[in-house]
Amino acid sequence: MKKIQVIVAEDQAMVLGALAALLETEPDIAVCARAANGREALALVARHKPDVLVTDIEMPEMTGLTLAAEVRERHPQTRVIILTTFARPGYLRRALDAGAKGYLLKDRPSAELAEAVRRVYQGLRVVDPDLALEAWDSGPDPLTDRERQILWRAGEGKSSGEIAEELHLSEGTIRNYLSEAISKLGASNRVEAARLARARGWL
Amino acid sequence: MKKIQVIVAEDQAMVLGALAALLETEPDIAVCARAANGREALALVARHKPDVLVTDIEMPEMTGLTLAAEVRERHPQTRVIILTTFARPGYLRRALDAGAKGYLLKDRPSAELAEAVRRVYQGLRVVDPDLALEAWDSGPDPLTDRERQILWRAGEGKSSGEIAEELHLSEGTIRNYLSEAISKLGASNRVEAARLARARGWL
DNA sequence: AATACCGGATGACATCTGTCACCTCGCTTT
DNA sequence: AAAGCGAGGTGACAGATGTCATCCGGTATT
Repeated sequence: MKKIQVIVAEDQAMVLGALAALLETEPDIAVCARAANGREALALVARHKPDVLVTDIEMPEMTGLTLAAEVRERHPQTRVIILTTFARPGYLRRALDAGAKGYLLKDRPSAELAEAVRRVYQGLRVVDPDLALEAWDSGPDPLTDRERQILWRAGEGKSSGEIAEELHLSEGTIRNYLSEAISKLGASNRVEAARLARARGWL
Repeated sequence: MKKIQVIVAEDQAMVLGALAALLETEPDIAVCARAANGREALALVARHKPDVLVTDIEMPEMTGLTLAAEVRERHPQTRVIILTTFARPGYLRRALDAGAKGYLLKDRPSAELAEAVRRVYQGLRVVDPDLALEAWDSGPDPLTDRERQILWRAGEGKSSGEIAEELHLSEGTIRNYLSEAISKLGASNRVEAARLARARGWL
């Protein structure tokens, strides 16, 4: 009997080790490699051709979402499960667009991880139902690229003038984009707008 | 031979299960209970009287820092290790004030967890050296309680007027406190000030 | 009783933000 | 060629924000 071969990618080393230990307790699952970031994960997938890749989203070098897209492109026999803290509709949508087969939250019981690995290995999809619902009715990302760039910087505390300089635009234009983003998000100022966008995974 | 009895507290169920699995792989350590929040952890410590409590900081019901203080007060035979994502000097300082014997970051290798448990069990302290240094020279929290309250709300995107109403103060006073906080932190506006304070664990 | 101190309030001023109507220029579409 | 569109810019205005000097009323200090 051969075990399901899994690679785990996660930037917090302690959590990475712990997740691997968790999966190793299952008799039908083997962790054949561990990655601390997206780039490393991609290389390890190429080398080991695992059945399943379990990956976090927010990682240095390469985000879990682009990693998922790369893996689908270059190693379609490996199925991807996104495992993240963030119940953000925007993340879920992007994950599915990137070809991920599973989207699992870190606040679910730990037993669900092994179960998800098995399901996905069998060709099924695994998506948190509450989150899927929320993703559905919170609609798609309404922001344009410019708005996103600008809102991001505003959320860091930069002034309109600073942002203008950084992006080689006029200050008035920055204010226009921010105004537009604020109204799209139903916020009452740039800070709240940035918060809302972050919470939905649009930033 | 009796194993070191450990309780783990962590609000992300998946991570909780994984950490427990990790510790269970050690022959000399046993996880006798798991808690999903601070209040639960305190109750379980009372019931099991473990040797060591490993706890996250940011948890619902009761934060890991107040939990540490409670445990020192009521169950001094249990030593506390704080295990967190955040390399924030302010957190470290508060953790040590609360009587924690260890402060470990989630991006350290997973092997260090078991090692820290053993060390602390033997009565030693375990503190990340880089972080300790940083805590030293970033100085103590310069903010007053009022400033903290107000800066917190400002960071959520509330306007001076809203904050004033919420705290039953005048709007001018709010602006004065914010101005003071901004200058103490060397920021150039409320948003940046809130970011800096958060990053240092002062918020 | 005089002093100092502290939390809070005022008022004035300069600057930054948010909004809106309108303009320009380059690129599709037909 | 004409119309339409989209990214970016301008100008004006109201309101929010940041700064400062100053004031007020308790509460310790001495």
